[in-house]
Amino acid sequence: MGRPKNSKNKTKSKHGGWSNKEDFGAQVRVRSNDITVESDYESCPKDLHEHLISSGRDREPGMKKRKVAPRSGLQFKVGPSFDHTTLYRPIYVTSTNESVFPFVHARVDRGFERCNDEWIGYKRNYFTLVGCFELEDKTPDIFFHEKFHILNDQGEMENISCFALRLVSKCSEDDMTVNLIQHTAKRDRGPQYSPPVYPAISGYLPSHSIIKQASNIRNNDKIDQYNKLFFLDSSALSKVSEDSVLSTYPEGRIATVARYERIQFSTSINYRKPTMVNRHFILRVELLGLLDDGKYAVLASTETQPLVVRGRSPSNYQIAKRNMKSMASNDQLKMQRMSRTGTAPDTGGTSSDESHKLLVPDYSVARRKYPRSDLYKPSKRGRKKKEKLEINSIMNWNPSDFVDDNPRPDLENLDEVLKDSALSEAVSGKIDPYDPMFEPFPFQSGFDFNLDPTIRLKSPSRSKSKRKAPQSKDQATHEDYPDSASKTSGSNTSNNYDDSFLEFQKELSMLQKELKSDLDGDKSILSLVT
DNA sequence: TCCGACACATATAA
DNA sequence: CTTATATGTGTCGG
Repeated sequence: MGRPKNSKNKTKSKHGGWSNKEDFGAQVRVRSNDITVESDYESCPKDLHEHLISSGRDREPGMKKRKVAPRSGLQFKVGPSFDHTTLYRPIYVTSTNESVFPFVHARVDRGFERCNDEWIGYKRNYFTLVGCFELEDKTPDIFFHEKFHILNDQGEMENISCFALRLVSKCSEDDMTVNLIQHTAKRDRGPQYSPPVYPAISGYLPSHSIIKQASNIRNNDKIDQYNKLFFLDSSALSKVSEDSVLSTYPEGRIATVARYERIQFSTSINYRKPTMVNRHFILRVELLGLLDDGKYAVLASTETQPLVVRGRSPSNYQIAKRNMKSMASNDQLKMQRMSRTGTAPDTGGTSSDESHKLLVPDYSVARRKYPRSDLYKPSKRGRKKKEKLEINSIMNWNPSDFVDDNPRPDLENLDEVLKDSALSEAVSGKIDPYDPMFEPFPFQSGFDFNLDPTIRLKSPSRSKSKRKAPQSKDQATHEDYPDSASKTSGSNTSNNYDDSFLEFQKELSMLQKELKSDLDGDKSILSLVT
């Protein structure tokens, strides 16, 4: 298959030229009045960033590309915001029957560019996203000594044995589920799988800067440190009461923040319906409640606006080339591409940047409070063929109803964050000693209901010409796992991790198919969502 | 036209 | 400084 190993692409690589921090770093830093740190501009009001970048360049088609290098820190930038939280199922504290309201927070940290009023991503590129949830007016401690339940459509209590966070995507036009795949840092040389469902308790979203800093670290000590931001310290488990939800959580690590790195839209998404010009995708982070007999319910979620995901078509790349050849008749070009700015494939920036004015407020970090009285039904895109929830059990809060409730400082320094009192004692109490009691990888246990059978897990492509083919030392570093956090401390474990991982995935896949069919047959009203 | 592979280039982590 | 990595994207061939 493929072409002969040595067929040599003779790539006459004509990388127009890579953008580099100095290009606009200075201007960007202008905004560094607050918590500042170099990478600050990345999270600055979108249009400012774009304005800085676009105003001084890419006016002319013949200009330099100004693409951002693959490893550039500039690839990290805050993407589309997740504004409000939609509640599907009120949650009750079992001991008091008090209802607690969840907020789901999330932020895209890599992979999307703002273009006018649209967010654009590339199918071939990774995107990074983090999500977490909180229970209004409750600290994470509550998970250590309380149990929770919801009411099903028959009004019966259903105990929640575990909360979990997951990432899903769907097409905004037809409501179809869009598969997502996650790679390891090895990309083609490593396995691919569905984004995991993280058993989780409430947590706080790390700043964009932290997420950037936490990416691609290989130093084990450092990994352990950063993992404290994403997982509950195992030592805290000793404080778990027998009567708490935490006591019924699965073995393995429990997340406080669901971190999804190296995610891509499945390659099969570009199926373009003749009529539809552009399909848009929505990214959504859901808070799940795993119930007692294997069922689960989507308790709440938050999602992005419809996003544009450009496919591999050359029309979405090599813009410079196109500019050159069709410069004369560039009118038509204006139609087929939106002006783009910033990194990645650069369009000629044909349209102006005037409409950059509408600023989407970033609610991703702020904690919000909402009045229960202002509930209303969520607008539904497309029909709800798969609707399994009673309409009246769905409530939604509009972002405008949110009030900033004791916003937390956006700490960007790991030490500061770890020192921050945000996490209650029980949760973050001791952070020093690393407790290697965590399970190595598959901490997602058997809860990945998100796995779609159509996604075939691929084993790392063997062969690989890999010109260097360095069998070097340990190829089984933590990088082999999607979530760099998974392996963490010690263990380092085996070298055939890949194999065990794949084995696990296979089993999981089968198990999930069973569960899925069970649920379908069951017609369980509680298991919602596509 | 779309996609899997492989290749190249280049900022980062260590 | 050097080396190994990670990742956007150019390109070939089916």
